[in-house]
Amino acid sequence: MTRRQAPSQRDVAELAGVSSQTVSRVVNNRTNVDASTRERVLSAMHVLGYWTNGAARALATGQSRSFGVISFDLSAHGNARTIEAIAAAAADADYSVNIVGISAPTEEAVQRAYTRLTSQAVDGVVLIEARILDTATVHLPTGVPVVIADGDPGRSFPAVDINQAAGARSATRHLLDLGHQTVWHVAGPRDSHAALRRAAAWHATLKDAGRTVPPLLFGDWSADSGLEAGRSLAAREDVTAVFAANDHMALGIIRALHEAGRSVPGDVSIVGFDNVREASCFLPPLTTIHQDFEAVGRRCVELLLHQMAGEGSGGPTPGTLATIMPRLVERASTGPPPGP
Amino acid sequence: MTRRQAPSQRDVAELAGVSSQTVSRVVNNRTNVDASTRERVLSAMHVLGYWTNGAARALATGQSRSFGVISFDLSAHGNARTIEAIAAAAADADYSVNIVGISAPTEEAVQRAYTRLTSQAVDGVVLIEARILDTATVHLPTGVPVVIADGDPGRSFPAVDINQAAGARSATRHLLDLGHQTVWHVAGPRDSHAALRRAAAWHATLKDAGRTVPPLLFGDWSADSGLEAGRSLAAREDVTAVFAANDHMALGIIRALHEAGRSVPGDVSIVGFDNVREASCFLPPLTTIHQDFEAVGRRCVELLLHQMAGEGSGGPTPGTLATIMPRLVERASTGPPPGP
DNA sequence: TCCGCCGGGCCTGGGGCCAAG
DNA sequence: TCTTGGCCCCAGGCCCGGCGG
Repeated sequence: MTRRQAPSQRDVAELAGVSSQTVSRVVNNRTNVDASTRERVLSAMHVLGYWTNGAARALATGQSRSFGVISFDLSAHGNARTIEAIAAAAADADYSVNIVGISAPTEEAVQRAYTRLTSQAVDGVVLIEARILDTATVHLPTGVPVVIADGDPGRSFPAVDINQAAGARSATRHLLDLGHQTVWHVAGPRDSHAALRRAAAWHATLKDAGRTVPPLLFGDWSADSGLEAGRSLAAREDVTAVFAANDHMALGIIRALHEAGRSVPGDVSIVGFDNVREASCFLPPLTTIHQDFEAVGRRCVELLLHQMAGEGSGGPTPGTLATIMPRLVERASTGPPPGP
Repeated sequence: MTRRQAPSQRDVAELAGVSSQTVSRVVNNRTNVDASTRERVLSAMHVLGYWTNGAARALATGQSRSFGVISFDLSAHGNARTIEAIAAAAADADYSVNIVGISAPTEEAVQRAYTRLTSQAVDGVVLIEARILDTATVHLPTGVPVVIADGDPGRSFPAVDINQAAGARSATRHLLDLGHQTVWHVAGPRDSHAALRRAAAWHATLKDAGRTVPPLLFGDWSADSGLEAGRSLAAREDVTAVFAANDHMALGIIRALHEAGRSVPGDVSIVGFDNVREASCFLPPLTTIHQDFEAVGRRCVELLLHQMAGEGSGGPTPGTLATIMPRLVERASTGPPPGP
């Protein structure tokens, strides 16, 4: 069979016996079309199976009704949840979402991604800047609204930010309040904004409380890296409390502790970060910091829409920061330190 | 500040003192441009910060160099991994990926999503049809290549399919081979293709082996639903082997068993499905069926590209089926049944 | 004269074809 | 033969003008 050519407004116009301009009006729900004319056009559209050509409309209007999302590691839990929320919020505003993944955390890769997106004529971009780039500032070609999620809020773009410090602080405080002398920390990778901010807040909280701060361990977010860190933790008698920078590493740590015959929370308490959906079914159920990824996604598109609206009318918001607060959810992996 | 208008080929042409046609040639890397002319054009492009307008190009060429992906539940583990792989494979072929989520498993929702995508002028669509639609056949407007992933391979579209039956069979057989009299199954939701196919294969395997088949339990993929199913399983003395339709439900089941004082795998063996990255850190490390989501994603874009290439030249592949084989990975959650 | 409905012409940014230098 | 420019087309949208009541 031969490839069926998509019908154009002209075809519809011809069949309905009107001008293509009238068809355009009907398509865009203009009021100044006679009811019977609209009816004829509509049925002609239906007969022909007409659907509006997005490329042509985008060209004519200068708007594509789509947003771009740039992200590392699309399948990482937090990113996947955030993207899902962005897609949902965008759909509500009748926008679609164009995803591009980044393999290496270099500015060049971000540039390429941005380029790919602008060549798709997106109306806005959200950059999920989970990793630190190799240069201090991304220099994005201007012209398209940008929002940064999960990145360095010090940038000159509007950003939506989960308050990592508050989350890490409440995790650490929770453990201290339980009576632990100090708390160990297994951080995420060194090139992660979130990891660094959590580690810094853990450090500060310990300092403020006048506690000694134990050496910092690093993982890569994976359960396996948590397992490894957990093994070195398990080798020391003096650790009674650990704050893991995410739930999966916490899982690995728990397994390591378990293998070493230390009980959780009897001998050592653990708190994670993320509140992964299955955290309540860990053994033991994990105390962790809940992050509201859905809110992040929603705020991202709100900020984008807001920038687009403000454009030209002395637009506001060149540096806005929307902060989402995480919260502690207590389950069974934490308790008082073992008696002497 | 006023909104800077994006420069066009015409602007570049003017600055470089050539025709816009020549600029077009340079942009598209045509060979028939004099080196010095190309140089002038290139530098003019650079000065102006020119970038090609995707909408205009799409209109002129009829190709947008982007694919659409329709999926339920973007953040579900398997879907997220598949989408990531699609995005990567698409990027390799210099395509970008337009995501649209579906909330309800109705054909109407799929139609809307498809409509949204075609209005974005995508060159192909992959439908991750994890849920069963409310009508037997999706009737997609023709004109754009479609590939179905993770859905009903009986459709008239090319599909890439993980062999769910083979996976479920090897899970069940593994348990039987270990000496268990029969194996219980906690299935995914009733409206899931994958869940149904796994359950059917479990059933058939038991029948073939002449075993009694215990009542089927249903969950919804979540760990919490696994917990619930696990509790009813734990209430019966005679269950020694359980095949869970995914790893997260397996986690919930393990927790339920643990709470009931039954050991895994001492008293009851468990195998999951997915091979989630952290499965090796469960307590105990989970025996499960590995699914190669990356392969699925890659094959999807291969099939799309293939359809696009075959178009017109007596195109082949109107019903192709690419099958990906899952495999059992043995860890510590399975063993022989307890002695009498 | 004003208003509701409709069509003509031109514009969006680029690409293909063809002829000319 | 190789380079280059003119012209028209892609599919729609907007401005403006016209027609009729």
